[in-house]
Order: sequence, then C-alpha cells, then structure tokens
Amino acid sequence: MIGSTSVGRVSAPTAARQPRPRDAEATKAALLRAATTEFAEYGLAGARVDRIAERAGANKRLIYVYFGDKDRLFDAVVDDQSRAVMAAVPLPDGDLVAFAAARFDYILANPEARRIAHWRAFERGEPTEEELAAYRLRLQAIAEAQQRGRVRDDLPAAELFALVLRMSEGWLAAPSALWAAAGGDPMAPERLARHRDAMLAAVRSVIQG
Amino acid sequence: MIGSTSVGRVSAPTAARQPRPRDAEATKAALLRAATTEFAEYGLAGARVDRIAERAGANKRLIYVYFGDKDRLFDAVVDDQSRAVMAAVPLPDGDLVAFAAARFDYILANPEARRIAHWRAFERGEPTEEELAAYRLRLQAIAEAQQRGRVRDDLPAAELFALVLRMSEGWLAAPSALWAAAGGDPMAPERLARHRDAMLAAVRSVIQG
DNA sequence: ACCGTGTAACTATCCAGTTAGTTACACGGC
DNA sequence: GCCGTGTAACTAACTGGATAGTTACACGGT
Repeated sequence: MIGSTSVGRVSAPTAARQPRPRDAEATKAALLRAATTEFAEYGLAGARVDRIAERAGANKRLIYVYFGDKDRLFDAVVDDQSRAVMAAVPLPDGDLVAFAAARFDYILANPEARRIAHWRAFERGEPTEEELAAYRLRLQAIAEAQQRGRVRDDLPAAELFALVLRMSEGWLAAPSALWAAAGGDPMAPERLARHRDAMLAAVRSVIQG
Repeated sequence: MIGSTSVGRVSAPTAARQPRPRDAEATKAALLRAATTEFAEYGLAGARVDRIAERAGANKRLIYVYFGDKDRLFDAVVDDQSRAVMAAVPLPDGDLVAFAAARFDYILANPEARRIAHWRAFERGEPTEEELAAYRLRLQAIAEAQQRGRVRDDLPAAELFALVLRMSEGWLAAPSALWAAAGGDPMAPERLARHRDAMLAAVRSVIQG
C-alpha cells in the first residue's frame, strides 16, 4: 500500500499555510540574515541548515538553490559582513584613534560582526583578494600618517594596526571571567562610555609612542 | 551465511593489533591530550569523538567511562589548559609588561591554548570559580602596582588588564588577511622577535600613560 | 508552454552515546 | 606453583536520532 502516501499530500491543498510571496531577492536576503544570526551564534560546524530556513521563514531547499551549500552560505555571510565592516569603519588619513572609536562603536552596535569574523578565522581559511586589498589600503594610510609625523614611526604600520585592531575590541572580547571578576554590569551604558574613553586613551598612548 | 564473520575473528588470533597496556591513568591522559588537539583544531561542535579516540589509540567507550560525555571532556580540556596558562603566565608585582611578554611566549609555544580559550568563550558559557579567583588576584596585583605608582592610575585595573590581554596576543590573533597584506612570513623567528619588541613597547606606552 | 519560485516529503550519511561482551591481572585458597 | 574468581580495563559492533542535501511536485506570471 505504498500509494496511500499520496493521500496525505493531497489533504492540505491551500489552507494549511499561506505560501511566501514570490520575491527571489527578498527571500535570498531573508536567508542571508537568518544565516548571519545562526552562524554568529553557533559557528559553521554548530549551525543548523534547518534552523536557518526556519528563521528565514523560507524553505530549506532555497538555500541550496541560491547559495549552493552550507559552506558557501557561510562564505556569503562572511563576505557580506566583511564588506559592511570595511565600509562602516574607515581609516581616515590613517587616524588610528578615529578608527578605534569607529570600530568599537560598530562592534557594539553589531555584535554579530565580531563573532562571524572570529568563527571565520577559526573555522575557515584564506582571505579573499578583496579583503587583502582593503587591508593593504589601510596599511598604506598608516604609513602615510607616519611620514607626516602624525603616528610614531619606530614601529611598522602592520604592527600598529594589529595592536589597534585588538585594542579596539576592548573588553567586548575579554574573557567573561574578567567581567565577572571586575564586578558590576560591564554593558551598562555609562560603564561602556568610560571603557570607550579608556580604550581610546590607551590607543593614543600607543600611537604617540 | 551470517556465521562466516566468525571466521574473520578467529583468523587474527593475536597478531592483528596489540591491545593497549592496562594503565587507566595513562589512557586517561592520552585521551585528554588527544581531545586537546582535536578541540583546538575543530572546536566543540566540529570535534569528533571517534577521531579523539583514534588519536589517543584508545577505545571510544573509555571517553564515556572516564569523562562522561563530549561536553564534559571539553570542560576537562578547558580546565586543564586554563590551569596551565595561569601557572605559566604569572603577574609578578602587577608588572604588566612582564606579563605580556610571558603570555606572548606562552601562546607562541602553545598555540592550542589560545584556540581552546577562544572556542570556550564562543561555544561554552560561564567561568569557573577557580578562574574567577585567579582573575581577581590579578586585578588586585594591578591595583597595588597602581598604588605604588608603577602603573598609571587614571584607568581602572580591569580596563588595563583587558587591554594588555588583547595586546599580548599580538598578531598571533590578527586576521590572516593582515599577515598576507603585510607580506613576508609573519612567523619567521627574527620577525617574531621584532614583533614581540614592538608589542612590549606598546604595552609600556599604555601602562605609563 | 515554460521557467522561476516555492513546498513537503524523502534519503543517505554521520555521529554521540550504548550494549554486550572479552581480556588482563590481582589475590586468596590449596 | 597453580587455579578459580572477582574486578578493572578495554573492545567491537550497534542504535537511534540528527542533519546535509535531494527529489518530485505545485503554482503563478509571462
């Protein structure tokens, strides 16, 4: 009696749930957003494709239609995030203090961005040519600022940039044990403001030598 | 002909593979080491219990006997690593420069330690009471150094510690795109030495204000 | 008529955890 | 010295549920 299954299919003709409106772009965007949330939370290995589809309110199949497979969906999320950060956090005239401030603010407003970047570094390899170019531009901007005497020049630009990158995450990236040991709520607004000031003061100390 | 399998069993009476010598402590230690390597590489979600057993040359079942389950094995690895770092990287008299140097050296010699710590922060929650106590001690040491005027006191100890923690990872934790953009081999010994010096100079700048 | 968009049901594989044992060894009686 | 018995250490094979990826079909606009 194999054919009996067909009855089940027919039994829910149109009433069960209204189908998603047919808008490929919107669906794709919804999947990308859902994937961003899921990957940020669980990483590549921990993320679940079914959960992404569910979050997006879309059918799982569409992930494979639009993105290929789980890995390439992850890549799409990484590219998207990476481009967004690069655009939102510039390095105007090699000003590393402004950069650190912008990066801190961006990470605070978009916690997913930092997590995605970290998962990517840990679970997936090589940078894209686009990212590489972006980093080269930044190093160049720092080197120019050094020539103009606005940034100490006894340390290579790459060193300075690596340090400021780390510092600008502030304690948003600190071990939770440190938060706990320090007491209080590390995310309280006035605490964050003080923290931001402290971080920027430290960056200033570093780039002035 | 199901019984034919028994022939296979009989055919390799003692020659096939010599069993592991019966030493519970050694086996447990081998499993912990194998788990450390596996978890460092793949994280909690990406690690495979079978692979851990294989790496250790032990039977998978023993993981469940000795550690409970995958999560608790991960916890055991984290505790082990955490204790090792705390012991190897002291904060003598609140000297944050010495601390940064020791931490950099430790991470360089034990890359697994940093990866485990990060996976833990991302995939698993709360710090243990033991860690908390260790962090409190460190904050206290910094506060004392501040009182003795050896460390700037216009920034809270927790802020300074969070910053130095990040800085001391140097570009061992930097995005691979930065390495690539900077050119050359970032792990070459003389390059690392220069990097270490630069990082320590920056830490000095920060703690002196 | 057909293609792009969407759906539900299905499949093959993987994998954490279990079952049902076997093997090495210590120890006590003889 | 040897043998039986209990126990800790170890093992192979299995199981059930989860999960990435697929198939087969439906519908609507052009």
